[in-house]
Amino acid sequence: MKRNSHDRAYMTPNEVAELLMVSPVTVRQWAQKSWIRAITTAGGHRRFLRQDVEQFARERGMELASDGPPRVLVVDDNRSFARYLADLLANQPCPINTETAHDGFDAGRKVLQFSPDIVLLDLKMPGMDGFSVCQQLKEDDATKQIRIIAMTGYYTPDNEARILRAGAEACLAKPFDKNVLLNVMGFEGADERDGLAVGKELGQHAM
Amino acid sequence: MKRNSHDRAYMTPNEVAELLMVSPVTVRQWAQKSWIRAITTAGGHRRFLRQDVEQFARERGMELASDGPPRVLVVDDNRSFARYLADLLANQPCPINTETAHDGFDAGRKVLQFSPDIVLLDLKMPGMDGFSVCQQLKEDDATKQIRIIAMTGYYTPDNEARILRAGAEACLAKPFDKNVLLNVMGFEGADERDGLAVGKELGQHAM
DNA sequence: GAACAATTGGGTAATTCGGGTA
DNA sequence: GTTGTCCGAATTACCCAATTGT
Repeated sequence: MKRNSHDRAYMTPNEVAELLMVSPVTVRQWAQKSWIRAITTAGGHRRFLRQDVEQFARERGMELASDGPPRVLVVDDNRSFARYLADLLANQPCPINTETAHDGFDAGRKVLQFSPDIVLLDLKMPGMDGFSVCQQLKEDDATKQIRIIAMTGYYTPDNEARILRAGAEACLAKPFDKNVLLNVMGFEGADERDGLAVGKELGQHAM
Repeated sequence: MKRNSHDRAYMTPNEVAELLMVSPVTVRQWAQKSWIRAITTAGGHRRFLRQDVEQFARERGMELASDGPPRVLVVDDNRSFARYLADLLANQPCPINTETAHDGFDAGRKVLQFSPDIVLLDLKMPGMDGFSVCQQLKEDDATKQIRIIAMTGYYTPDNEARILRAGAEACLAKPFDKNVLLNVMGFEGADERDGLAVGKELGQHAM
């Protein structure tokens, strides 16, 4: 699998150009004028740190796609479980925008229209190969930066290895504790209000 | 080869002007008045997202200029058949851009990324309900203008009625004559070079 | 290490852009 | 409401040699 900018701490000129909606030539000019901080390799090529790019964008009044509350797309053909997860996230103390998709076509559409930061992806949906979906997301420049968290009711170490290789960052076996999910997503420490009956809530929706 | 707006996530002012059939100056005015959403580069130039442009056009009831040759998306899990159809269309005397999708997720993605004028939609794909897909396409303002031509290996008058009700403009029973397809699509009278063995060619790919 | 494709940097020229004004 | 034009500035195209990744 091809490595993308989100596996690394740095970005290449082309990646920066695409992110800032400008040609690679322009990025060079900016770097030459020291508008944007760059590191040079031994051979003279430039590499950019993600934080420098973001700071540059903010200073110049550019709004990056990562503005606003994080967006999470829940993909699961089990509608009640998908709705449950979406509501759980939407009701966190920190604001989170959520959407749900229940089939492959809907998922493909919403990945682009909703532009999620994270996709919660059920691996076992009728006619939809979660591994293939994950791979497609990671192969496309427009979506490869999306974080993917897989969920499966048929967990095996082999499946986990496969989906991680396809680009997912975690594989949760259903049923899972909701705090585990929040933790994996990076929203830990949230929602202290009803810290109990966790497993039960999820259990009744688990497949 | 010069990069087209379809290769990028963003559009330049000139591209927007051409798409909306007005002068670049006018696009500037619209952007200044915030009629159309724009993002500014570090140097102060404007960039537009395709979806923002399309939304703007819809709100004002504007027609979009046809952007180059017509685009056709072939959706069929039978890869060789999808490829055959795509090649058939791509090799017409009049230029046609084609893409293929082999599962629901891919289809949903490419409907938005490729912005086809026509979708050739197989009704019977594993886990993908062609009727539902058709309905979703017609319910979304961003895609409802896409022409849908259904294809099925299990033709029944009832299925045809259903898919037509869902918004498709035709339902072809596989195998079908390629000239019938071209005719339905509106590309009739094309490709006179190999007018024979039509049924055979299609027959060997039919499901 | 060698071969190969893709990316990059730097230069100049050409194009496009924004804002003001007509 | 839209377009033409001018100007300084920003962005891009094109060149080729060098670097990088596989």
